[in-house]
Amino acid sequence: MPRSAAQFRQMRETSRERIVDAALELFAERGFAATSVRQIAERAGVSQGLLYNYFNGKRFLLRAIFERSMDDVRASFAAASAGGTAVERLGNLVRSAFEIVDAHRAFWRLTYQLRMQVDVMEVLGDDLIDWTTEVRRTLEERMRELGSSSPDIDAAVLFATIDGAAQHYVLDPGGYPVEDIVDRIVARFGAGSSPEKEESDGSD
Amino acid sequence: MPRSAAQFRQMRETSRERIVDAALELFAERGFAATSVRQIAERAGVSQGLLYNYFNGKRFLLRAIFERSMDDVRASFAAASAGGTAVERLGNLVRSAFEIVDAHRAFWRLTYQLRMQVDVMEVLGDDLIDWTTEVRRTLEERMRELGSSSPDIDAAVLFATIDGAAQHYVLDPGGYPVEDIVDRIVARFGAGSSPEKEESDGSD
Amino acid sequence: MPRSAAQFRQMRETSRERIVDAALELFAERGFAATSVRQIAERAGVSQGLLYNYFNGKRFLLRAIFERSMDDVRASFAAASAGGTAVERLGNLVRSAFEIVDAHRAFWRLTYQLRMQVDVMEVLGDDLIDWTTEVRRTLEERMRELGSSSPDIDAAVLFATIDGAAQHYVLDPGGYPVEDIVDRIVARFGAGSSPEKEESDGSD
Amino acid sequence: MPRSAAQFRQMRETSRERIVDAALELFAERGFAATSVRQIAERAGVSQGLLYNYFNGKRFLLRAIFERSMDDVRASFAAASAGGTAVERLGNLVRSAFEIVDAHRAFWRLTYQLRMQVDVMEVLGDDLIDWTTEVRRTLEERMRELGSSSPDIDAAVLFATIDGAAQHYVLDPGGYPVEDIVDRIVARFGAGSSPEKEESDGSD
DNA sequence: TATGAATGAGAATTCATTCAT
DNA sequence: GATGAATGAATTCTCATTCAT
Repeated sequence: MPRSAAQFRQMRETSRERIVDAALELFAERGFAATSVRQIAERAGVSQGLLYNYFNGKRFLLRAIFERSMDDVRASFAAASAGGTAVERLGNLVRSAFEIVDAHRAFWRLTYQLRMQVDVMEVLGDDLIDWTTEVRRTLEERMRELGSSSPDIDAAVLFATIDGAAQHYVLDPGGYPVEDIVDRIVARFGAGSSPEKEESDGSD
Repeated sequence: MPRSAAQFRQMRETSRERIVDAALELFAERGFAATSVRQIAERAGVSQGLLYNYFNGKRFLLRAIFERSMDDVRASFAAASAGGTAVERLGNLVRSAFEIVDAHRAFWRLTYQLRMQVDVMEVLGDDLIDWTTEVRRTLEERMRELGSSSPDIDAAVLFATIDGAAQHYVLDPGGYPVEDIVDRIVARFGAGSSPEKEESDGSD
Repeated sequence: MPRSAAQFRQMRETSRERIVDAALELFAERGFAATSVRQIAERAGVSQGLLYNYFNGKRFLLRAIFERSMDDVRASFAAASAGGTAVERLGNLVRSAFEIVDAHRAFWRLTYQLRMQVDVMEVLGDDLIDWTTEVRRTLEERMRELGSSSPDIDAAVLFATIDGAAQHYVLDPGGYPVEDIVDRIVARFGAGSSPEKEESDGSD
Repeated sequence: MPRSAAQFRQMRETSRERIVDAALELFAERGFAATSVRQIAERAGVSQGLLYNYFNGKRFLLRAIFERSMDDVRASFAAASAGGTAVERLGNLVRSAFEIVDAHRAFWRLTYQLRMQVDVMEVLGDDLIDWTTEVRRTLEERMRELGSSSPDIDAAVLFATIDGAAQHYVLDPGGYPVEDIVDRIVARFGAGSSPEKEESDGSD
């Protein structure tokens, strides 16, 4: 009698998972093109052949990585929207960004590489792009709540800040003063925003 | 019959230049590992063999790219430090960042990919790292001038902002509202920095 | 609970049969080497593993195909020898050749490929060769009956004709005018045959 | 100074030729799918890599083989049309068929395999098909000259004969009595063709 | 009997690099 | 200085076959 369907499913899932994990690590460390299927199989502890039982090649492995991680990212991001005052909501948002990066460091390391490579981006679906759009929209909403006179530009700047900080964090997780940075970002972007109004005497 | 020494030097320069240009473009577009020497030679309009007359291989080509571009970048950056008031100096700095990106778009696209790949970074010298350190120091200086109560953190946030914005600009040069973004960055970071005291007199 | 022996035998037969059928079809269509075991199992609707319960590998599957089909072919061919006059017997023979091809189209398609490949022919037994020899002998007998002055050469030519026509029929079953062809072959080979005597007494 | 263009062309031609020769031999012996690129390179005495400088893969190698051989075949065939009486012309045609086979044994061995494999035939152009059509037309013409009452059927039978005989010759070049066979074919097909009318008005 | 996950050897193909001229 | 043919190692991928259940 053959193994039960459940047993087979279990085996499949385990192997698949190991492969995706290994691939993500290696892609993040050395880059997608520089990582060989052999290396992936080796790190996953399976044969090269098996890898092709699950994925139709390296490109599809990349897709699998993105699908899996994006689901997680989306969920984490959605959870961050709750909160009390506008400033608190901003704080939650910024903090959650770092938490997301923390939970998916390799994924982001990989993303930051790949988003610069047009042809690779085409392989990926629109998941990442869609999510980015959503983030921008959310940030704009926050800035509007905070009374920004040009919430789109403010959102773009805030997005740049978060994006840049996340990368610096990824590049040096140990030394990065996340808490201080978060506070400072909130301080800089939570304060009044309309250059004309607000700071009557302003910065000039 | 024999060409003059000057002629030879000229030929060398031309060929070398074309090769470096082609390599930079391709590396930026598709990534370092995904670009073949053949493609580079083809785009440069030279034979593959010739490439090895000038460079000891792909890796050295990468080094050459960085050396050439970093010189330029350093020069541009140094020129930005001049200016009048502290806020103006900040504005110059931020503006110059976008100018540098504009002048070296492919280089930055490449840099943003590679800085995530530890092993490749080792091939490059410390040029990039040194320059980054210098930028951070300069930013900290600006923030101190502007009366920041914690200039190191403020500098880190500002650096993140510039870094992030530069990437967004690289990714979508046409649609990015550089001017507005610059103004807004200056507005956000040029204003008083101690959250408690607001901008009563400045930074302390 | 346990299935009866008869049931088991029945299952075996069914599965075996399906596998051989699938293999024959695929080998004929794409060639032996170009067909993968996976494809065979898929078309047969069984697992790859099962295939190895019945056959010790691809090569043995090929053997099984030949054994099965050759039995049939031999039987059909033997039945064709009956008949009335010499010309009628010739007609029966030629006609039966097309009938055999009709009943085993895939098998012949495969045979025509493989007989050109020395190494594969070694895998097969001498079944095919023996049968060919028998056919040649039978044809020679017919030609002798018909008064050929050199029945061996006439048999060789007739064999070539039948062999060639059978292939053309296999290649284009729909458009091939089998009946007309048979009649014409009989007309051409049923007539007097001795070159010296020419058709002194005509073609009958 | 680089090698001269002529030198390069010479090198290219030599290597290409060796590769095509080796491939043809191996494909003919073992079949297209069963022959590995490694084997081809080995027999040609070049590296595997070089093979890909000249051909975009095995399939294109096959194309090259067909293009080269078909040219030759066409030329040989065209030369056979000359001659005196209708019967002599028939004899020339049949004889030339064996000569063509003789000069391109491996090619025909390969062709006889591949024409049974639909998918491979698609890779090849229409060269072979076109040539076959032409041959059929020529044969029909000969049969018409010879007074056949149904030259299309007679041509089909004659074509089958030649095709079959050519294969038998390819399969056993040493033992095949080509001359006798040719004579006999001419005897069988050169004689009067209308069964009803006998050769009353004959072949003129 | 039957399954399908798993493997290792080998297939096709690409690529950085060398070299004779 | 420049060419491009040539190579060998490595890469992606396929496949016949095994095996635990």
